[in-house]
Amino acid sequence: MGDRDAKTALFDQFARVGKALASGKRLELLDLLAQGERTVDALAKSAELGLTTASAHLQTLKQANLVVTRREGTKIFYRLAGDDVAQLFTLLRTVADDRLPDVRSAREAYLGDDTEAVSRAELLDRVRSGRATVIDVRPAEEFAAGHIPGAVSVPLDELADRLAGLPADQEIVAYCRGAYCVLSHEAVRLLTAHGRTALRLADGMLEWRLAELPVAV
Amino acid sequence: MGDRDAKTALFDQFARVGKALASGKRLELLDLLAQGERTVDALAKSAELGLTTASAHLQTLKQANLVVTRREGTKIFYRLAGDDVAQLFTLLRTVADDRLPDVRSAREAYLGDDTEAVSRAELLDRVRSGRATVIDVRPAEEFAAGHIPGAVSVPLDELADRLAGLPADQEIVAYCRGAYCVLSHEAVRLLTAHGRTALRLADGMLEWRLAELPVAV
DNA sequence: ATGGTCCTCCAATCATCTTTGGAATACTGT
DNA sequence: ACAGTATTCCAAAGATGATTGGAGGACCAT
Repeated sequence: MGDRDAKTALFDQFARVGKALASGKRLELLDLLAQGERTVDALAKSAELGLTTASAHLQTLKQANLVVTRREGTKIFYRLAGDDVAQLFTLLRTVADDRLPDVRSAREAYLGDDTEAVSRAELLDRVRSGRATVIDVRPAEEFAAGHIPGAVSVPLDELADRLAGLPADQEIVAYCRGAYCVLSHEAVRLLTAHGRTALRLADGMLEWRLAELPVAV
Repeated sequence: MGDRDAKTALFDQFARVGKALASGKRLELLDLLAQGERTVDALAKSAELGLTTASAHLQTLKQANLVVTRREGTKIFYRLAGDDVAQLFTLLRTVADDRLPDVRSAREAYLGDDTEAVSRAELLDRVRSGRATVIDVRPAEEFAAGHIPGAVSVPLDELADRLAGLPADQEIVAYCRGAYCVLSHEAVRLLTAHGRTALRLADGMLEWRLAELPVAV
């Protein structure tokens, strides 16, 4: 006990989790899984990876026990092992964003910096006071799996066709998966281009759920 | 904006932090740095690494902006870039411990599982009610850099010689650096072997500080 | 059983990370 | 200037990880 080999072994065990987080591809998979369970095939397509490559990365995550699997017929569904994993993932992103200037510029290159954001508290305020309509611009099945109470599902794909159904005399607050999801940014751009007053939630459903705010199903 | 290359670039940036956490050696260095600033030489000796190896790992951490340096004469002091880094580090350890059975067995091999632990709240209770004396068994300079209010500095090295100075009619609660620090375990074993009633704080100074409990200097 | 689907395993290649000793840099004290 | 100390840089070797295509395993429908 207390010797060097045992200490090295312990820290090498901790590093298994670090290693699992040491690839952009795997972080992208975790980002997808943070929204709910997915099949290998769906993950590979979403992350634009070869099937075997995706499978290999998922095995890495599985060996670190960050994800678990469930079989349904010939399909295998992966999901995060628990909210602690989602918490670790979001904290890693936050630290990266706070510490690395390159993350900020990569974020702006991907998301843009031309849309206005509100915090979760501000969103709640605006909904309570009736100043804003909240729309969930994720795909319909993700809305169905859990959403902000009172939000309306308007998948980004359908937004242009459904403009008429959205109140013209209110602010519209769009949200999507999380702080680095592009959907709400594009929704706000589209709405603004059509003369609406639109804002986005600064983060998204992932952070909402982890903050233990109420979730409707 | 919103294209694949930009998304890949963003997640690869996040992965820089993951990569920094992907080595047991680097996690060991972070563990040391979580206690305060250290020189390269001191870190290399503590972690039992070659000087150039330690320097290379520190450069990796520095490029991920998880640590910052300060020069004082010919020495260079490294320290964590902020408490968010310490928080990420402790969360990684917690997730690893909760998820990986191998971590638990490596922990028991290193620390043992023969000593009784109390939570931070229980420690505070025992101190307020006068039931317990709290001793800080870290090296004296770490005590000097910040400790639990009311705790007495009794470095593990000196504990055997200072037994007489510790009340025999009270519980003794020992604490050290953090949840995976061996010092408090050894202190409790030594005290118990001398017939004292001894417990250890389940974690240590690191988690105390991150929980924003009061720190005395 | 058979064919089809979905996924994992395997093996080979390539890329990246780790470790090391020796040289180079930066500073201090005399 | 010079010797001494602390650290980083460099280059080479070995170790580990990523990616790919093809084979194999598990399951379903007929």
